[in-house]
Amino acid sequence: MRHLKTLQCIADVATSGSIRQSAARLAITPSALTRKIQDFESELGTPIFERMPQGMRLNAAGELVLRHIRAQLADFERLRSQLADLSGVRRGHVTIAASQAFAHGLIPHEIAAYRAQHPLVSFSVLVRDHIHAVSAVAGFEADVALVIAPPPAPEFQPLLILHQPLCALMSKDHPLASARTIRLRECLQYPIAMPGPTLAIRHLLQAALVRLGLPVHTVVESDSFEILRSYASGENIISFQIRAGVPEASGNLVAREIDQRDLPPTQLVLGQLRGRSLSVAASKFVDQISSSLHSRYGDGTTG
Amino acid sequence: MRHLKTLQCIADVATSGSIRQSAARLAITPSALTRKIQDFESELGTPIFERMPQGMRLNAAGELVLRHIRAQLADFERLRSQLADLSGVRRGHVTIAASQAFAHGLIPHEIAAYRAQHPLVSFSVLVRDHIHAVSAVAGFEADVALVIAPPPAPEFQPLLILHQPLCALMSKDHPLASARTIRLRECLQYPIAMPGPTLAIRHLLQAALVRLGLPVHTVVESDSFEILRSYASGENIISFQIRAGVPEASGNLVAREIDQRDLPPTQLVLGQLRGRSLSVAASKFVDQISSSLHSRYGDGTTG
DNA sequence: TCTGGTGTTGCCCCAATTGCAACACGGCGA
DNA sequence: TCGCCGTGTTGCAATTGGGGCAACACCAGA
Repeated sequence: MRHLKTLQCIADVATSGSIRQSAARLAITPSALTRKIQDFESELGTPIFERMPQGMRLNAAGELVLRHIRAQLADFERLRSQLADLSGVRRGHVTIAASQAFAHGLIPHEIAAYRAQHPLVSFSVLVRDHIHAVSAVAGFEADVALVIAPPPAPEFQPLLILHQPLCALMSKDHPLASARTIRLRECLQYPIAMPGPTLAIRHLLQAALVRLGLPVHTVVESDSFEILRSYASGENIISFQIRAGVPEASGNLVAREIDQRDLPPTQLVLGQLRGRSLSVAASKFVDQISSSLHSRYGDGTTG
Repeated sequence: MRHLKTLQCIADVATSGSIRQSAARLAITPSALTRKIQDFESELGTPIFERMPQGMRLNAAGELVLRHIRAQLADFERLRSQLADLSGVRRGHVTIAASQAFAHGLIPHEIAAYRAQHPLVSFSVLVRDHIHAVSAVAGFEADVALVIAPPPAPEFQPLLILHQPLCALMSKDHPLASARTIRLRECLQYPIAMPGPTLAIRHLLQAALVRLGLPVHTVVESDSFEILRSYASGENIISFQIRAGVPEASGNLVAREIDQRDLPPTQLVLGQLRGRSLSVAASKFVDQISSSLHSRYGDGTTG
């Protein structure tokens, strides 16, 4: 879009921190980009970048401007989506920031279901921990976020809250696999594939372990659920995952809920930036994922 | 601002309904304006205007676009205000839609007090009845609205609600001027200068008169409080006004509250568009007017 | 049918934007 | 200390995009 091009350039330079780099990506010359920024700054009456020998960095005014630009671009996307909906076709782009727990089963499944009905809607999935997922939403980088135990933030508006038990992941031949729910103590009699410290459930586990004073035999620690799953399915190792993060068809992997006396249910929250109105495409995707989660796991409360 | 110029042109054409007229106002030729709009439409992929022999009219998509444009322009104003605040000076423009009741005393007084501290902030005052004041806020034409008994609208977010008695306006020599509060019945023994049907208090009065079954001797009816006031101060005629709309220093005019058994207190509401964030200038003006009204008339509740 | 209103189009021109190349400056390693 | 490579910036020339002028097509009302 013509009238947004300058804004996009500025946003790009702000994130890359380099004019030459952005110029290459935007397929223009550095000189043109420099002048675009200079013109914008002079129109605004204030510099928005600090010129460092290493490149460009936003100053305080620039942070404000960047936020404004992101909002403008997102709002324009919303307009396009609304216009497309007017003519009967749903069109648009949805960016969702999700905890890694959902990157394997839930998110691709929901996106596939949505795109089956609305093939002109495209998606971006940002895998972020709960902190960064919330700030992605706050910074207009993502439309919505699906996270575990989000940090309390006034600008993050929950659209759906589920309370989910943590599950132990294990091979279906595992001695514990016959039980319906198991105690944390039982798990710890086996080697553990421990979620890394960037994963939200790590902290929940940690807190419970400290509280119960139980020793842990960690054989592997990883930030990747992919890794954890493969360990859990291969040996008699146990790993952990939130209920909704357990893939439906998971080979010889089974999930058993941890007794809630050991680990209280965890909040699973789907949310957006407070006060922001989503595009039609995004808003309908929220509806779908909400009703899907709600019907599958119940206990949903909208707020 | 360069990148907003096309948007402003479109907004102008949308309101004027005529390319030639807008072209004259914007100091460009009609041909240039036509092409601007055509380019925008082709970029968007949809026409946003219907070309009629009488001029241009927005279609459904255009209504969406206009709303988007107004939002963008308002948001940019907010950015400028924030940037100015960064450098210590408050700067910006505030548009307030107010009932005519406040056009004489309250609004100019508050604006003067504000501008005494922040002379770089400018104001627009739109005098509108309660319906149109609310829709001005909803359509991004005004930042805030100060109205009597606003119609219920989900997108209108009250920032301050006062409950105000209606007052009878009369000369200070008037027989009723000695009383503290008076009954509606007493007023009607005198000739009445009746607010016109576009004024909100007319409907309140009307309802009470019908309920009490009282006959009215209307000598003049006017949509202008200016007119009503001059009648009330000149002869022994009585007119009406909401408490906060009574000018402080009003010559030989006095205001006496109507007994609340006859006329229940009226809502006086200061509000904005729900979910919209105001510019620094506007937000601080809201603070000032809120605390001013609150301390003068009490009974304020924020919601 | 004529007149006055509308928006639109072809052509021309000017000005704003871009690209290329050279520049100035700062960090870093030899 | 010097040279190199990185950064952003500037002069000048080429190009593009936007604007003005005049003529056009269309429609409503007299």
